Amino acid sequence: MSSRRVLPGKSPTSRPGPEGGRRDANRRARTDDLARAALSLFLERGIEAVSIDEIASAAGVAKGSFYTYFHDKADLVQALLEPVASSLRGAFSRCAERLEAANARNDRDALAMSYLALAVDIRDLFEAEPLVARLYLQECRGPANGARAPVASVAELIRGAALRLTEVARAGGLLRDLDTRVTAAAMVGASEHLCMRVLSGEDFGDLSNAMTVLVTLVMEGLGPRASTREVGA
Amino acid sequence: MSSRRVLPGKSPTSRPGPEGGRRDANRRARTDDLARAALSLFLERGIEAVSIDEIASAAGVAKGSFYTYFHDKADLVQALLEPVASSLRGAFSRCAERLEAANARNDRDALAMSYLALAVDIRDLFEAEPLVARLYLQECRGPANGARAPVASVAELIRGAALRLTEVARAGGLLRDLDTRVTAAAMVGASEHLCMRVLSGEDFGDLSNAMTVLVTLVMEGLGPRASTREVGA
DNA sequence: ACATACTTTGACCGCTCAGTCATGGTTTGT
DNA sequence: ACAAACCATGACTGAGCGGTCAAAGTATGT
Repeated sequence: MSSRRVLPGKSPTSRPGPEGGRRDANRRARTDDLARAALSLFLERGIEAVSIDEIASAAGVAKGSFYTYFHDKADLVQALLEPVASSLRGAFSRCAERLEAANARNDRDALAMSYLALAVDIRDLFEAEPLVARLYLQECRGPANGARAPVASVAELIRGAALRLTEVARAGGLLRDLDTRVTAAAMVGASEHLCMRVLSGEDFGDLSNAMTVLVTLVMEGLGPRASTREVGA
Repeated sequence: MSSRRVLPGKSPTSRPGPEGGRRDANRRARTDDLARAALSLFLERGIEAVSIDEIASAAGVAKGSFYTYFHDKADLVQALLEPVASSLRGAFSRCAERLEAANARNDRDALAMSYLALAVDIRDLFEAEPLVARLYLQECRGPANGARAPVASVAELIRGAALRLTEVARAGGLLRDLDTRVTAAAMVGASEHLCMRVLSGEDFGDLSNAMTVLVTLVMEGLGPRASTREVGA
C-alpha cells in the first residue's frame, strides 16, 4: 500500500500536453509542492489560519500560480485528503465483504478477524500517510465550513462506516447488546485519540501497540464474555 | 453544581462603581451578552472564523464596546472556558484525594469508586455547561495558536490529569500492566467523542448512558479480570 | 453640585487577504 | 514554422478585519 499522489484541483481545458511531457511533469511537481507546503502549515496553525499567499510562498511559487492548480483552499484540502479517503473507502469495503462471507458461514472467529484486518488496514494507511492522518484528526471535530468542509466529509464517511460495522459485530455476537451508536462512537473516539497521539511523535510507542490496546479494550470490554461484575450508573 | 458567570477580561481601573450598582450590573449583562453570542457563533463556525464585529453585532453592542470588556478574542475564549476549567480542576483534585485515602487503606473498591465519582462529576459539569463543553471538544485538537490557545491549555490540564489518574489505577491494581499513556489516551478519546456526540443533540441518548458504556469498556476491557483470550497484533 | 471616570458609538485607519489579470515566456499540436 | 494554449509572475483591487478614538451621554465619589 504505497502512498498516492495528490492531484490538482484544476487542469488545462484543451491542450494539457502529453502524459510524462514537460507540462504534465511540471503540474505534478507544482501540485506536490503546494500540497506539501500547505500540509505542513495546516498542521502547525490549523487550516483556517493559513493564507494562500503563505502556502504559495512556502511552496516557492507565485501567488497567482496557486490558482493555476487549485480553485481555492477548500479545493486543496479536498485534494490532500482524497488519497486517504479513497483508501479508507477501500478498507471499509473489504471489511464489509469479509464480514458478509463470515456471516454466511456463521463463523464468529472469521467475524472477529475481519475487524482485526480492518484495524491493520487503517494502521497501515495512517503509517503510510502520517501527516494527512494527523491533519484529519486535528480538524475533524471542527464545523464543516469553509476550507474545512472536505475534512467533515471524511469524518462522516468514517462515522457511517463505524456504525455499520458495529451493527454487524453486534448482530454477529461479538458485542453485547449495548447501544450501537454509543459503542461505535467510543471506538472511533479512542482510536482517533490514540492515532493522534502516536502520529504527533510524542514518544508514544508505535501504532501497532496502540491498536493492540484498542482491540483488547473492545473485545474484552464490550464482548459477550465479559465478567459479571457490572458497574452501575 | 450551578453554572458560574463568565467574568470580563477587563475592568475599570479606578471607579468601577458599587457592587450591584448600575455599572456593575451593566458590566455583568454586557459580558454575558458577548459571551453568549460568541459561544453560539464559535460552535457554528469555529473560533478562528468568527470576527469581533460579528460577536459584537450578535450581542447587540457596538464594536468598540467589545474592547471595553475584553482585550481580544483569546481573552474572551479564556473567560468562556474558565468556569469549566476551574470545575475540572476541582473534580480532579477531589478524585486525587479520594484515591489517596483509598490507597492508604489498600481498598480496591474505594479506588474504583473514586473514578466513578470523577465520571459523575464530569458528567454533571458537562450537563451544566453543555455549550462550553461542546466548544472545548470541538476545538481541543487544533493547534494552540491565536484565540485557540486557552482551549489548548484546558486540553493539557485534562491530559495531565488523565495520565496521573491512570497511573494510580494501574498501581492500585485496577488496570493491567498496559502502557499507561496509551490507556489514558484511549480513555480520554472515547469519553470526549461520546460527550461530543451526546452534547451535539443527535438523538444519541443521555450522558449517563454513554458514561456507563465507557466505564464498562474500561473496567472490563483493561481490568485485571479480563478473560485469557488475547487478540494478537 | 460638580469633576471625573466610565460607557457607548461607529467612522476611521492601516493592514491583510482572496482573487484577478496584463505581460511575457514556454510548450504543444497542427 | 506558426498559432494558440499553457504557465509564471506579482502588482492591483476591493473587501474584510482588528483596534483606535473623538464626541457625547451616564454614573459615581467627593
